[in-house]
Amino acid sequence: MQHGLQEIKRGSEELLLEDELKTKLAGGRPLRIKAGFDPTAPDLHLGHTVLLNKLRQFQELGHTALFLIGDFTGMIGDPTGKNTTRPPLTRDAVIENAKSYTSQVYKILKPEQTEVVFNSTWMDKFGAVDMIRLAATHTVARMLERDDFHKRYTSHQPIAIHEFLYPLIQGYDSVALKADVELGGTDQKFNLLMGRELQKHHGQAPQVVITMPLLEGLDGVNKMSKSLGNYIGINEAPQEIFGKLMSVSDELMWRYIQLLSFESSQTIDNWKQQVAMGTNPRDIKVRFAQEIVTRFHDHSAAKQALEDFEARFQKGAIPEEMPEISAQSANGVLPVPQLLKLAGLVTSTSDAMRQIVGGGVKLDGERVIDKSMVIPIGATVIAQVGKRKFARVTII
RNA sequence: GGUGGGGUUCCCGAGCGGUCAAAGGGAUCAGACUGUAAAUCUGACGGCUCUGCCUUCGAAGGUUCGAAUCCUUCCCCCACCA
Repeated sequence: MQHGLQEIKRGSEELLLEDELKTKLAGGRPLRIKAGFDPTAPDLHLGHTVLLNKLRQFQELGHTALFLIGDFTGMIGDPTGKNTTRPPLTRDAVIENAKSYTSQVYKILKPEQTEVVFNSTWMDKFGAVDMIRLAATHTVARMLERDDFHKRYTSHQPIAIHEFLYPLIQGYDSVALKADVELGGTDQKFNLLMGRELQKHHGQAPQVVITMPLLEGLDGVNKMSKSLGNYIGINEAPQEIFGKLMSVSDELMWRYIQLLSFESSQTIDNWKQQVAMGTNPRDIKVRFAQEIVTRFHDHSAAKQALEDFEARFQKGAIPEEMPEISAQSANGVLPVPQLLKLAGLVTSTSDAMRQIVGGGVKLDGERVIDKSMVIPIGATVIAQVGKRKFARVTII
């Protein structure tokens, strides 16, 4: 029991209230552990796994994970400043996304101890009267305590009324689910606490709130998110995951290790000592990257990724696998800029021109200098832009 | 409803009749250096059939040889007053 509590606290930012959790754990029954997810982006990345790992940990201890898909709240969009009301997803789209979610989530969670739930299930039956009653439970002043509302309000940024409903509905979800514990990122604290208040309001024992640190994205500044493009998706190819992890800065690497590695604290401390004594941080990074690739693929994929990585970047080899593309020529020839665009290596021919002038384009390993260079029909070339983007292109 | 301020390229933000595809910063991309690190330096950063052409400065009209810059109407945001 004591051991369980220690495990639960590991890596978490904050646990409210610890005594309540002790009581709940002591009750001996499987607890209902809630975590909410956005219905729109079923493309999980390492940032999500910080939370999922914690859920998994609860499952290891015998508890039930409530994987909540916020298909109703998705209409509002969590108030992060981009306050547009989104059109509701169709039922089919929601179901489709949910499938995609579970296929990814079960790489971490145990399916038999997971309940996938949708908040539209109860919110669709919620009438205007219910909504007004819900809204009446809290004041505007209370809402403005929320950090981002406060910031936006004081900096004269707009806040739409419906955004206030988001925390309320998320809180109400806890009532509907009779959640014992809710997990969320540190940015969710306000919403999570809202659940406690509403549960009390409905005569339930308030949920314990556990916040997890937010994982920074590859830029090391913003939190990892798909929309910022600074993420590592768990469905990405081994080479991609490995490569992206290797490109992380040394500083950020420790943060990633702390939040993502399953190695013991002693091992991690040991690594830090080694680096302090002169070990190349790259070697630790390799080891950590291997762990992560193994987690989402397998050991041999991790090994292969390392080999590819060394061949490609330390010896400058061209990767074995790359997209195969056929490009339509005009008059028996195809200018290189168009070729690059058709191959999807650049966003526009203008971009291609720039890359050529900037020295970033190679064909079959040879740097292209002449931006008006053409490739004859029938030829197959390996086109490369920068260090990472490759395609094998056949001119037809 | 009234008064004032404002909407500029991915973001922030200058420009306020020609020299504007639009300063500066950030992000991004490429090159150099490396450990594909980071930091740094260099260049690019609307599109195209690219020494030129085309489309952008909330929207639509108008004035002008010429408009992001002036006028009209409309839409949206913020503050204060009610």
